[in-house]
Amino acid sequence: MEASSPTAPKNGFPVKRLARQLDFTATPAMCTPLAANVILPEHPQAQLQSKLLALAKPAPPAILVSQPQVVSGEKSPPSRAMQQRRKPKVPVVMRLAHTVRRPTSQEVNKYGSPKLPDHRSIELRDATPKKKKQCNCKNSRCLKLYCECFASGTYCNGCNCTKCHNTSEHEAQRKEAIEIILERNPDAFQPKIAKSPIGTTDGSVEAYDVTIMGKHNKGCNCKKSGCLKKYCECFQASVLCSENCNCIDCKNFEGSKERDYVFHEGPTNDFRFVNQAINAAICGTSKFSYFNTLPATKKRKTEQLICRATSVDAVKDRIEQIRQENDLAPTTASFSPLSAPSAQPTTAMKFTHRPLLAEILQSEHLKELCSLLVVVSAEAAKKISGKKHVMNKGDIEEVETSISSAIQGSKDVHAQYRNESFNTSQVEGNLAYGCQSGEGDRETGSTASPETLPLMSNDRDVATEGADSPTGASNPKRNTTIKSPNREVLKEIDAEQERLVLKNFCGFLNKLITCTIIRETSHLSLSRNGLESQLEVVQICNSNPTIQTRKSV
DNA sequence: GAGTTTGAAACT
DNA sequence: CAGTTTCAAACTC
Repeated sequence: MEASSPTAPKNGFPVKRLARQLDFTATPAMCTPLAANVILPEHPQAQLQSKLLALAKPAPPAILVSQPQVVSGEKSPPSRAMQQRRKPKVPVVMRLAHTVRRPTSQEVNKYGSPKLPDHRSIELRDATPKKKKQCNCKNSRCLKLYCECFASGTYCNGCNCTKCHNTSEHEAQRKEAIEIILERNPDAFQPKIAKSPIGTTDGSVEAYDVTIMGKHNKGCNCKKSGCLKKYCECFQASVLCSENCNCIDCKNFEGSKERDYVFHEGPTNDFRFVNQAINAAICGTSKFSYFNTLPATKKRKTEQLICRATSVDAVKDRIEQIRQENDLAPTTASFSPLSAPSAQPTTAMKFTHRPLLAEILQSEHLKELCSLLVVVSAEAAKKISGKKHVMNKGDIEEVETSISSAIQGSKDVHAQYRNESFNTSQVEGNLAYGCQSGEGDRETGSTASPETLPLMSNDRDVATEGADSPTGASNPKRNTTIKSPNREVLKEIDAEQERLVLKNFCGFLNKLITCTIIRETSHLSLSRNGLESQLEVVQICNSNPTIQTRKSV
């Protein structure tokens, strides 16, 4: 534009009063100098704005006309020339001021890190950046709009750029570059985002709930990001895509599930999960469009993302199913793949996190199981002995003694568990032994882990132990020939015990599998209490031989 | 931290 | 003005 001004010797633009374009957050707060970088005193934001407004062209729409919701594929974007000249948009359907819940600092910053690790974290999305970005330009000499410092009207200061000319030492070159850019596009240094925070916040970085009326003046042209990544200038500026945009498969519109998913389902401490969710959101609905045009290699990648999205849905469905099956209150099991229970922020669950068996099966549970099996075994013995009426007193005492020894052994095992970290392999070893036992190879007891010895000893005590064991404690040497005159009875008892023990153990394993599935699908959204409640149910079932027998049969 | 992806800016 | 190239940030691994 050829607007004339005493202070605009060329291009109608005042020398040294330029700059600032890529700053999407042109809010009044931005008029104050930024901390880290030197803002050209000639180009404070307010001054720039007023100058630019005075200069030439009609300014960007100060009053933001409500825009229609932008739905992918439905918009017919104006030409770029129209965009640049900011012709009045067709006032279309009213798009009311949309509330953009800005993610908390824990939600949005790079990789979802709960902290704000660097300047990028504050960046343009925040209304009041407290730290200036530091560019990393290499080839542009920081004299093109690629450079964010240059574009925002600041000298590079403390940046990581090379061959930087965006300094006071190179003011002449800098000025020339600005003029060239303005010649090409007089709006080049105007704020890209026209917005006016309404009903906002204290301006702090932590306060993100800002009602934003605004849009990207030029609009974005995103093709692959779904406008849900910071590649997208609209998304980066926390505004919705508008009719100005030429984006493809846009998901940055009011009411977009994907957008809600990204913004509202947070918080999460797992940046990978955030990005996965975003990718899932992006790819989940774009597979029918742009996906088909992808090269094979990209297709594969995208396919994976789509699968992730599908998995997310499947998991959500499964969680809902489980919730219904278990009649779990949503409050305790509210599942949101992006949300972690606020009470347990540090244990934010991830889909990628597979629950360990040790997380499910606690030592108490094993203790309960051992006790249960011992009791079952004893009951079986008594039951058989009662039927036969042939077991003499010594035999009964023998059984009882072995039971008590088994219980004691079980206690020892759990004491051991309490004293050392629970080792999943131990449990799995025990379970493996259980399978072996079920197959009948009981003479290979030496392969059993020590934790299973109480149970093994129980069986063997009954079957093999005679009165030569005064204590009844587990003793490998007791595996001798049967001396009891009621050998057949003891064999029956042994068989019955084994049957019941295995039956209960099998039931336990089934419950464990169920719990694992539940835990795996909803592990982090289920509260620990909820999960324990389920385990308690399992235990209750297991501890009731009657129920257990009936169920297993 | 290196490599890749992305989309704006710049160029033809 | 459309297509291509360059660029640096964003992102992934």
